[in-house]
Amino acid sequence: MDTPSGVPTGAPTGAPARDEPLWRDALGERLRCARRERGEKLSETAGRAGISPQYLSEMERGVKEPSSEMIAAVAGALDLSLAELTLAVAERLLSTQITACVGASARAAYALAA
Amino acid sequence: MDTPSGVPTGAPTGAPARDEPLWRDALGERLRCARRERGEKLSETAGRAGISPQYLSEMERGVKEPSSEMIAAVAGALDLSLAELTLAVAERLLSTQITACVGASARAAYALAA
DNA sequence: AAGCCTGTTCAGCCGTGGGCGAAACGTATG
DNA sequence: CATACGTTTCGCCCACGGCTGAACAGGCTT
Repeated sequence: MDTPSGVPTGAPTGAPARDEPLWRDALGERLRCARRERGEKLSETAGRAGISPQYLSEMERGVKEPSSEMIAAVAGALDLSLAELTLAVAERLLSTQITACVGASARAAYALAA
Repeated sequence: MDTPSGVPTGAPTGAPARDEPLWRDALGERLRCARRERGEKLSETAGRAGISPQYLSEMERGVKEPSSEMIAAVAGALDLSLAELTLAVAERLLSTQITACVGASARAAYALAA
């Protein structure tokens, strides 16, 4: 995967750049949250998902871009459907958006949550 | 990206496989829907997003797994935040989940929507 | 019939990165 | 010091992301 040369800083449209995380960051954060809620270790969830713990760690930290099959596998291991997972991601994104109007406070809130 | 050998047909967990589309399919469908709601052509949206129309077509059809930056670029071109986009995807997935209890009817409903 | 135009999909390609296993790191305990 | 455990980092191979050019399908005009 390549970062499009016209996109590194945001949408190349006339619209102002939206200050929100990338999909992989938002997704990973939610996955880690779900895993911790269950009191599980990387190795447990990853084992059930059929992937390596190392890779799950990278997914959770938004370091790697997981395939759709990987997302489904990890969601399944956490007893979540894709619908439930994406809804949880969306809700989290929306909650950080509300505070985004405050600017610097949004960044602080996001940093604290990470 | 590799398909994990233990995952091709669904979660390798003890949980029953959930009958729902993959992320890239659900996302692509929503992107195409948004573009069509705006009455735009592939070339228009793709141009604003800074990507090729051919690739946007592939994204919309779930043929390729777009990077998070690509998702952000296309969302921006459609005047959507990632939050709005993932929420729309989630809502759609949830609505098809409700009918999933009917089994074959869910598949028919999904095929018609595609 | 032909030609032209438009919108979309298909095919081929190259460089990048997904997902892995091994190693390293950080923390806790004796 | 040692050991154990959970997590992160590193190095690697090859599948695929994103591209360009070609092909396809539909509509319109002469």
